[in-house]
Amino acid sequence: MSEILQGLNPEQCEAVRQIDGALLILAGAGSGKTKTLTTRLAYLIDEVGIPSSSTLTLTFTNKAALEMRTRALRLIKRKDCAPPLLCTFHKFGLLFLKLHITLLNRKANFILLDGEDRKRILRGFKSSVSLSLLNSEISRYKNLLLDAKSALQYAKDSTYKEIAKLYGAYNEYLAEKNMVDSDDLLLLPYQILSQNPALCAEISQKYNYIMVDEYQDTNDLQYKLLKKLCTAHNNICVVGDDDQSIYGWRGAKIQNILDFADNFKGAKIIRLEKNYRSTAEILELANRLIAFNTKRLGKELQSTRGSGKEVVHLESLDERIESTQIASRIQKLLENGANPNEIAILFRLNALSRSIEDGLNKANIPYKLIGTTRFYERAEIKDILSYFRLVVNLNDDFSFLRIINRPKRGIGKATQDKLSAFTQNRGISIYEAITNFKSEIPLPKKHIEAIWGIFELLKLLREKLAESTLGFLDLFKERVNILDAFDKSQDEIDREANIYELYGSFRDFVVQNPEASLEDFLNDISLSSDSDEDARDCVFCMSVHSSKGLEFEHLFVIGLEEGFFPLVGDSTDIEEERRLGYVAMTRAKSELVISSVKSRFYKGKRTALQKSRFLRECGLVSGAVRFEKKSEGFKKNDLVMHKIFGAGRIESVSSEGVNSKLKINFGGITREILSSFVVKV
DNA sequence: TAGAAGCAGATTTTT
DNA sequence: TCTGCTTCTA
Repeated sequence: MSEILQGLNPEQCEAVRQIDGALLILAGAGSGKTKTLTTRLAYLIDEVGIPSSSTLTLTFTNKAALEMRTRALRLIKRKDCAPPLLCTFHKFGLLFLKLHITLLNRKANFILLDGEDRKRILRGFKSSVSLSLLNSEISRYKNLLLDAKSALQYAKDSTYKEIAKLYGAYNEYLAEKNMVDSDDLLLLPYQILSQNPALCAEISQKYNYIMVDEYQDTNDLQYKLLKKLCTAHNNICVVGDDDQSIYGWRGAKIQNILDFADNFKGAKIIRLEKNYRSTAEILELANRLIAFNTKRLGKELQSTRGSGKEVVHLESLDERIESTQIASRIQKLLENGANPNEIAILFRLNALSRSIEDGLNKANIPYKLIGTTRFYERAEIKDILSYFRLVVNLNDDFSFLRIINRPKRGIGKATQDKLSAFTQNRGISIYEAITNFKSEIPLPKKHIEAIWGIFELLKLLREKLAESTLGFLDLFKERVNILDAFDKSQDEIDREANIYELYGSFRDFVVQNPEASLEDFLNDISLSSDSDEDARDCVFCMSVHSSKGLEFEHLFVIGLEEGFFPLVGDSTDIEEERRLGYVAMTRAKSELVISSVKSRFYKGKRTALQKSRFLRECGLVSGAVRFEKKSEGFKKNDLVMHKIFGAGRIESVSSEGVNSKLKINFGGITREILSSFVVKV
């Protein structure tokens, strides 16, 4: 057996050596999925002798791409070849469009929009439709390959007719400004490949061996794109886990993985069911839970680690007590030498993080909240990047309008609207207007001069950039004070830190790629989501979605109450909720604590809650497992705390039980309150 | 134009 | 309850 295969179990080994034809690797949580995929890539190149340029490996996140690239490059011994193309679907789309977007009669120097830009444009179209509906429907249409005309035909009522029209207007706007949104990164390549069969055949022959990570997360468009890439062959190997499909709400089609064998002829399925991550107790719980789902390919994880600690169900009166208890448990872990980075708290809703943060703050435990506003979407960062884009292209009105009043220059919305109206009438950019028709712009001199001044500055920056990239950065720092655009407040320190982090990463980029241009930098980061944040000595708090792919020695999952987890709304898919529960549990390596409360404060009111059905399904609340219960019997004369009324003393208790009615005296006024609304002090 | 006050809406999120 | 967007007022 070749060296590269050593250390793989028989199933992993089989998956690596199965190189031709369609292959589905059904890889359970913690079953060595990345190891298998990266080894397979190295095997293809080193042992089978396939040129690295004939392979294409697609992932969903940059993080996954980076990790795989690092691990694959460590394995690949042949150094005479270019590194294989291993990137996200979207990055692949971007590279493809850079080369071929001209086939759609568009220029290659398009601007890539992020989600925020897109919302900003849509907000500009005045309409009665809510922004979030408009945004998600447009995304849905693009992923369904539905153009504005068809969308209008299928529109079932006036709202959807309006959405369809706005969709058309939005597309025209993008084409006119030569912009591309993230959905276009998949849609446009698909269109190009469909319209140009010869190119499609050529590309497919070029990438003769295709691998896809997290196949359960592919949507319809991604599937169709993959089909196109496989026109000249059938060498597609996908890895995924139907039980971890948690992005259905975003258009991911679990059916893609369920139907893989039908969609790709002669597909072979290999199951990786040995779990190297979690103790038997944790896996038993997770297996029991997921067994309640019906739409599955079927798979049961077996622990290779053996028995460990019992899984704990922590039950608290409310979220304040829950967070105190969890904080004190974490405190103990830390005192016993646990690595804070190996501790995480997961929740179904980001809104639940607040109480947990309070608890951690009170206990002085440093924590890192993951996945809130992303670095490159922060206002101050986008402002700077808009300046950078303008330096590259003075005619980029979209960026110009963003920074026209940042820092504050006394140019408000009214002025901006007048300016836009003028330039749009003439079909010219703001830069052209100010250079050639300065006297005709219907604005006060003061504003004209201010706008002129911005372009003077931009031109100065441009000249400096031609001389030296780092000199440009220094001049930029000196002349543009982004912080002036924001209200003075405590988050100023954060903003400043973010700005310096951006400057730092630009500097790093320049040092590492001395030949690269500013444009290259902008392209490089427009697809990346998160900067590497320093989280040393921090415990992690994040949503279950953000935790996918991660693992922690000690894990707390909170909010296991009906309505919260499973989250019940009008479009609840209970099987997807259960898969989320499964994903959450299988993040734990050695210790798992699952918490529920009897009442929770949410959206302005306190609600009494039932335990999640998942607790029953996984067997945590059948008496088989240890309970940690706090006595919460209220008695006359007990001192209690109410979130609104403050401290009070119980005058009488009308009934026993979870939600007994209490008469409480708050500073002379007696009120009747449900017991779930107060905490004993 | 800029700051204040009023109001609706409030899963999950990568690119 | 809190946020972020829109409208109001100095």
